[in-house]
Amino acid sequence: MTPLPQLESSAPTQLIPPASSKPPYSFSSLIFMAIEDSPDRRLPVKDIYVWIVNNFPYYRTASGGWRNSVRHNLSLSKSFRRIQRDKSQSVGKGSLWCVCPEYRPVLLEVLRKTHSYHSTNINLLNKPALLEGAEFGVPAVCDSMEMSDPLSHTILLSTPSPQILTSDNPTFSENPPCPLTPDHEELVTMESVEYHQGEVSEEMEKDPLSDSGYIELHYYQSHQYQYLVLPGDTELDLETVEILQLDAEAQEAAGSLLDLAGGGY
DNA sequence: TTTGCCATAAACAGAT
DNA sequence: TATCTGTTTATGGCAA
Repeated sequence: MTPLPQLESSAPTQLIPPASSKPPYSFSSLIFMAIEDSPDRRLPVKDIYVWIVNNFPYYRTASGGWRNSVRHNLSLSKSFRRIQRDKSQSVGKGSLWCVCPEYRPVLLEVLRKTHSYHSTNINLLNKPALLEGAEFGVPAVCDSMEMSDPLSHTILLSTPSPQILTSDNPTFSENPPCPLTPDHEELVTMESVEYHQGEVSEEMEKDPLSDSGYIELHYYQSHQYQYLVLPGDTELDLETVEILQLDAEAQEAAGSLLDLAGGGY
């Protein structure tokens, strides 16, 4: 997996806000970071509040209106999706919220732009991913992609099969599933990707995995989920891998931005 | 000037 | 009943 592209550090002057000033991030970005920083990548709204308060002290003293804005964003933004809690495990009010994978690249790009404009904190460039090496068990219901340690060459990601992403599934709210682009539809098919030798560069032919940072992909299905695994000699799909990389970048950005939060907003 | 995005406020209904 | 959660509408600021 390629390292997180460096957040720009070329700005000559640092624009680090004073402590407890309002963070430059939109509520969508804050919610995105909070959810990405959670173990299961899903949080109830109350925990999103807690995360924001813990990481951005500005909101400790801010009037309560920002909570309304958080809920407003969750409801209005297509980037977030509501999951009904398991009734048997339901504790507290409300649902769980997760990031729609379709919009992860967009959210990540917004984060990166905001970050590159407002900060050049060098620590952000070197911090390992928050979730690096984390093990993922049962995939998050709403996430079509889950990333484990890419070096482990075990399960890379999972995705609910298309039939799971329907309103018939009680796990999901009545909200329609995120629209899937053809790229994402590709993720949920069981077909292998055709590998055209002639279209591969020399470098890729030499060693498609070692130098490029790309990975090999395989699908298999177990129970409700389809999994993408890393056997040793399967096809390489660059479009899909690009999505995986964006997902990894999102996780790294969430972790990196925690450093920023620690810097004293 | 228009458009799009975002923040904020408010009202309301339903759930706990 | 009070509080929390989720949805919706309205408004204003800002930048492209």
